[in-house]
Amino acid sequence: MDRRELLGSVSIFASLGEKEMDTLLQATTMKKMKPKDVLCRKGDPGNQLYGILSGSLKVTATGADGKEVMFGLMGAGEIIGEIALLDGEERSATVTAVEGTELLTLHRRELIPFLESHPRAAISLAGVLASRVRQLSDRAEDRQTMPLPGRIAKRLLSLSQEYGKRPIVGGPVEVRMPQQDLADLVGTTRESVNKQLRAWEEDGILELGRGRVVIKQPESLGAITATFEL
Amino acid sequence: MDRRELLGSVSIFASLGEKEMDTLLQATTMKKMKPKDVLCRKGDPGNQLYGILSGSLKVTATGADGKEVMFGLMGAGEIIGEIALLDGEERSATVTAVEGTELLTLHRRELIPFLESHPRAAISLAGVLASRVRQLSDRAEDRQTMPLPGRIAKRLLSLSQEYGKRPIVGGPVEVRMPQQDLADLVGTTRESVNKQLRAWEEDGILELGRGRVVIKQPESLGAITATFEL
DNA sequence: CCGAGAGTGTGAAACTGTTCACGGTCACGA
DNA sequence: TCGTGACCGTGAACAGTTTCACACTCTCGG
Repeated sequence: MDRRELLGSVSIFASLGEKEMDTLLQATTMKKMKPKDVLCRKGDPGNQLYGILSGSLKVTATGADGKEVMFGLMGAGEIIGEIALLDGEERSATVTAVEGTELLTLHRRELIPFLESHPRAAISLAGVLASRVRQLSDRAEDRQTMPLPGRIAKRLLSLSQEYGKRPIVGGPVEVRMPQQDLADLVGTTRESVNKQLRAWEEDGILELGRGRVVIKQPESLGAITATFEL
Repeated sequence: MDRRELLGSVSIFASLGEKEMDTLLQATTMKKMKPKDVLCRKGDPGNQLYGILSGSLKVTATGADGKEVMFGLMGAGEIIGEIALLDGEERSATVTAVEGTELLTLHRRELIPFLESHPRAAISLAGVLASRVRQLSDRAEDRQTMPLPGRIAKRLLSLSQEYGKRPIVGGPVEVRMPQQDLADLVGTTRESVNKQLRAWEEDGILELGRGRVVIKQPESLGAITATFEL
């Protein structure tokens, strides 16, 4: 895969013509990360935008006593780092590689002029931001109206849809993620997550393993979620 | 104030030239709202962007059992309705007037072409979105790492800075908002808020009245907030 | 091949915040 | 001017989660 193809695989640049891509490519740098490498920390100054070519990243923040909050996972084709870049403030979260990950880096001084001459890209960037806002506000709502089991079920389902793997084709879906991360994502403790998951395992809804959850009956999780929804 | 001035008072259009404003103005409609009027409901289809000329609006969502979540207040110069407009989904929240409010309405079919020909405006729109994301993620973080008193103190301070009035110049700041709304904003119950506020009143930090909180010692609230911060 | 660290499982005790169930008061509109 | 509804105050009982304190089991790197 040559670099132009790579650029095309990043959502907001997907619709560019060849010439534009080539122009933009010149402003671009590659970056490779190993698992646990840190891309940036909350509070850093931030002037680059990253496009994820392959792999995946974890977006988190650490509070007072070391409590972690996890905002989400990002995978290939997504962009990251736009917030600090666009509002000129510090990085709003810490980003860490979960697995080996390749990124395309673009500096603000190249990006802004580019957006000025390619309004479509600017609009599509705004679209990405809009869905981030939507996702965050949906979650805030859930956290405030839905009891813990519902939140765990819901997150598990969405994780399985976005990042799930099937060990056997057509078979159950597997989510690879330690229970601690699941807890940080849902806003609770590892212990609470563990107890809930074990209860569901008891009921045959899922199966647990070291660092993974295999969802055997997604419908049951859906039903649990639905119980608590409007 | 003529309509062009009005348009100029909306952040993302502030830097336009006269001609551009006039063009845009033709696509624009005025709308007036009385207190409690509903601008849109979560789940509606949404194709308009609104610019707030005067007054203020409350952004909320209602969950399962009727529990309300309040995302925030918006005032003059701010825009609202961008999310649904940009990602093409349903309205992501319900918006209600708190007081008499005047809006400028702009339809998607006018806005998108406008943004395409005025990339600066598109970028500044993205900037607005970016700060929304930042605000939401900061709050999610707080809600998950900071105990209730800290959250109440913090929100009270930021409300006083953004929307506070001073009955006496240089004197204490007054926040006009029922305790129920404060609770919805912080993610708790009215009762909990009430108990905390009374405790602080006891300590002389603030003074309570029907639908308002007068902050006598902002420093003390700041100190409380700081106790729980990293 | 073995140690160390990461990840999981579990129960008891403590706490924070919610729910419920009131009574009271103020303000505004009929 | 007299409701009537919105808003505030409060305590007791309760529920859901967190905290704490362990034990156990993989897995990966040296």
